[in-house]
Amino acid sequence: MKPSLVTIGPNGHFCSDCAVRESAVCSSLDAVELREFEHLGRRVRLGSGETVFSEEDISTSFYNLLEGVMRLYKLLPDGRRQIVGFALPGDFLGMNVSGRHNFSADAIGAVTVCQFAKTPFGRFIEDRAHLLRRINELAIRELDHARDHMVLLGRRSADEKVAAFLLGWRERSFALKGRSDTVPLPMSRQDIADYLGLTIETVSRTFTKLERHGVIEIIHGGIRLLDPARVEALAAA
Amino acid sequence: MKPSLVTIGPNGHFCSDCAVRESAVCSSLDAVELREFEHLGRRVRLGSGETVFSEEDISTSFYNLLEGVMRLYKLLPDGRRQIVGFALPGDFLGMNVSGRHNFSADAIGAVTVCQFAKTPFGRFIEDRAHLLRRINELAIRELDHARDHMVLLGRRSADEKVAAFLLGWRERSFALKGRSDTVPLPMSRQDIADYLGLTIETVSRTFTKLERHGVIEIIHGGIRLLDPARVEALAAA
DNA sequence: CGTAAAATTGATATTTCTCAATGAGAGTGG
DNA sequence: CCACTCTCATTGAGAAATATCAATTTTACG
Repeated sequence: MKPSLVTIGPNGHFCSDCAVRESAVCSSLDAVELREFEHLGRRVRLGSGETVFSEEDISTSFYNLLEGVMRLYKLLPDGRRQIVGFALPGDFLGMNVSGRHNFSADAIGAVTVCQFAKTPFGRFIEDRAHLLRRINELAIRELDHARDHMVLLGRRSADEKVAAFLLGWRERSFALKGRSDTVPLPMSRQDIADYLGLTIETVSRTFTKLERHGVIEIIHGGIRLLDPARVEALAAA
Repeated sequence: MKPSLVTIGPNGHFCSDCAVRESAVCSSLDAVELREFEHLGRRVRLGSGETVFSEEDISTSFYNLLEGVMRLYKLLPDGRRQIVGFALPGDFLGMNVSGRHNFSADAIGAVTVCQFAKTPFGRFIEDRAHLLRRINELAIRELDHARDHMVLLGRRSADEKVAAFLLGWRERSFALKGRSDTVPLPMSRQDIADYLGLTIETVSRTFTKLERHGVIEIIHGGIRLLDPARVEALAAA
C-alpha cells in the first residue's frame, strides 16, 4: 500500500500507534476522541542537552514526553541547581497556574515530545471531564512524588539518598524496559547530585563505596544491583 | 430573632458566611450550588496537637481548612520527620490517587475544618467541571510550592533556609492578617526545623544570630522583621 | 508556685563540601 | 590508527557547615 493513500495524522503519526498511548494523559481518550486529539499535537525531536522550555518563560504549550529522558530543574540566581524530577515517556509537562513555567526542562539524550498549543488543548479539554480528571490524577501523583522527595532532601543521609535514588529509578525503569537488576543511568553524575541535593564528589564516592562493599557494580551507562536487599536496607524505607 | 426560626445548614452553619468562601475550593461555586454543597460538609473542631489523618490511613474524606494552622508531615521508620507543608485557612486536603493519605496532618493550636465524605463529594464534583478545575488549580499550585521547597531543602544553607522561611510565611500571613513586618509563628522551633531540614538547635542559633545582627527581633509567638531587605538578601532570592 | 516542655547556648563530633589533582572514555583530525 | 583534547568521573586532603550531646534558661500550664 502506498503511504499517500493512507489517512495520516498532521505529522505523519497516529496516536493509536503511539508508544505512550496507554500510559500518558491520552489513556483517558476513546478512539473517536483520539482522532480529533491527533490533530492538536505535533511531534518534536530534540537533541541531547536541548532545552524544551525554561523557568519563567511564558508557557504556550503542553508536552507529552514520548521517548527519552528529560531533566526538570530550577536554578538559584548564583547558579546552584536543583533537579526537581526526571521525566520519562508518558509524562505530561507544562501545567501551571501563573502562565509561566515554574521550572526548566531539557533533554538528556535524544528526546521526542508531543507538543500541544495551550489554547486548542484547553478547548478540547473543556467539555471532557474525564481528560481533566486524568490530568488531575497526574498532578496529584506528581505531588506525591514531590513530597517523598522532600523527605529525601531534608532528612536522609548521602548514603540513603543514593540508595533510594537507585531503587526509585529502577522502579521507574521497570515500566519501560521490564524488571531487571541492571539500572540504566542516562543522566550524568552531576544530574544525580543536583537531584539528591549533594555534590558530584559525594555521589561518586558513595557509588564507589557501595561497589567496594559488593552492593552494586558500576557499569557503563548505569549500575547493577548485586544485593538489592542491602540497597533497600540502606535506603531506610 | 429566634435562632430556631432561621433556616440553618446541617451543622448550624452557612457556607455563605464561611471565612474561606472566597479563597477555598468553594470559590468556584455559585450561590445555588453552594446551598447544595453546604449539606455535604460538616464542621469539625480539633484541639492543639490532634491528628486529622495519618499517612497510610485509608482516605475517606476531604478537608477544607477553615481556621487555624496544620502541619503536614511524613515520618521515616526511625522517627525522622519531614514537614512537607503548613496548611492555612482555605487549603484543601485529602487528594490522593492511591486511596490512602500520603502524609499525616495535625493541628497546630485549635483548628476548624470542613469535612466532606469522599463519595458524595465525588458525586457532586462529577458534573461540575469548574469545581474540578478549581481543585486542579489548587493541586498545581501545591506542586509549584513543593518544587520551590525542594530547592530550599536541597540547595540552600541554613541561613538562607531560615530567611526564606520567614519571608514565605510572612507572605502567607498577609492573606490572613494583612501586611505587616511582624511574622506570627504559631509552630514550634522543632516544626520549623523539620520543615527546613535542619535541627532545632540550628534554627534557634540562626534566629539568635539574625537578632544579634539587628535583622529580626524575636518576640513572643513570632518574630519582627527589622530589616526586611536584609532578610531578602539572605534568602538568596 | 512548681513542674514539664520548649528554647537557647556551648562544646565537640561528623558529615558533606571545597579545592585540587588524576584518570578514563568519546570524539576528532592528522 | 593513533595521539590529542575535552568532558566527565574518581580520588584525596583539608575546611566548613551542621549535627549531636549536654547543660541551662525560659516559658507554659496546672
